[in-house]
Amino acid sequence: MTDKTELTESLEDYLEIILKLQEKNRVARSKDIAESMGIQRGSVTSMLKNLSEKELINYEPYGYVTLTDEGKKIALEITQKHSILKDFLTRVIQIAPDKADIMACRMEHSIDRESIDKLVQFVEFIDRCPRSGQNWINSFVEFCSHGQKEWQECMECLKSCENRHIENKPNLK
Amino acid sequence: MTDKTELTESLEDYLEIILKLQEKNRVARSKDIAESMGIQRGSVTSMLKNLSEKELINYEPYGYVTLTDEGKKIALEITQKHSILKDFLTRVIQIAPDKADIMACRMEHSIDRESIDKLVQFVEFIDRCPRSGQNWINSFVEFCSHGQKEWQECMECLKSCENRHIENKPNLK
DNA sequence: TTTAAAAGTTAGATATAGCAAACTTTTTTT
DNA sequence: AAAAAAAGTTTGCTATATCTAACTTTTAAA
Repeated sequence: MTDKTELTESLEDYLEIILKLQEKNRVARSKDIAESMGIQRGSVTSMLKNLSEKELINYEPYGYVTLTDEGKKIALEITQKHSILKDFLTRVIQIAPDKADIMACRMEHSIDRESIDKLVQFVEFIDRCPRSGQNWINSFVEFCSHGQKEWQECMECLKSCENRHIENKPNLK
Repeated sequence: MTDKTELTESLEDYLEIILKLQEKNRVARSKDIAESMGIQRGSVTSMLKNLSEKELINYEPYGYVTLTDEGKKIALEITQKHSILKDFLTRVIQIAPDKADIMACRMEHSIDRESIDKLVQFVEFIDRCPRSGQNWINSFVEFCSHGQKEWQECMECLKSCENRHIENKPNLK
């Protein structure tokens, strides 16, 4: 049983980057970790020791680095949070991809499992409910630039919803 | 002109709590800051010096603490981020208020102005668009517990939308 | 008005996470 | 296989933010 100690943001970042590097190159190298994080090589060594003591990575001095099962589990969880947040930020609330990536990088450490799970469900609901969907998101984009639409337009919009709904589910006809 | 140096999460927390205390008691006392943050009184003193050097608080040894204009501006911004995040977490994605408060406390430091502004607009859009609104959020609650509804229900649901829309805007009749 | 309690401060310690620079090991080139 | 380059490590330093414990100032009580 691995201890459930909360990791610092920094340690989580290391795991995330090691995962990315090991997926790309099979193993992670100290130099590449330093480069990806924009820090000095010397700083990496001490953190590798730290992660190794916590049994989150396999590490021998002068050797390559790989994640242990526990380390990989955590790395995948953070990576997943990252992509869910990025998807919400870009696709739903319309933040530019580059900016969304930076935000996701910061928020992935502060959001917990329950909230991220709810966010997944919420985005899924937006996508699947006939009242929302991409078309509704497009209205949000409109709303952001021009403010609220005219009421007549809303009536038309609702009629289109019905039509799309019927089109998508032919057995309803 | 005050320098635009990024504050640490910790300093932001101090400003936020000092604002809350000064709104409640006119001034903030070292002891109350320590209590609110769950830290020792000694730790507060050094941070008060730090905030004072940055001209974010008015502070004299053994005196009361108040925010400067700049300090208050920052404190209000964080407090605002907090309440926007909490509103979204509780009212939209259905996180329990206590949990949402803890999450908002952590996320308020990582989300930037642009994203928080978009989130405000998004929640406003949910509230105002006839296709969404409280009724749609209620469907999300349903969705969370029972999964997707039947298509026939969707058709009825869309019809109800139209009716509510007409009811709310009598001059459309 | 002296004294006790409460509030605030100081000093020295710890942990995290970074740096630069010197040094060592490994790898590559000649 | 020797020399050079690259990669990795070590050492000693810095900054942030906390702690504990001793000390000082202020406030309240006797």
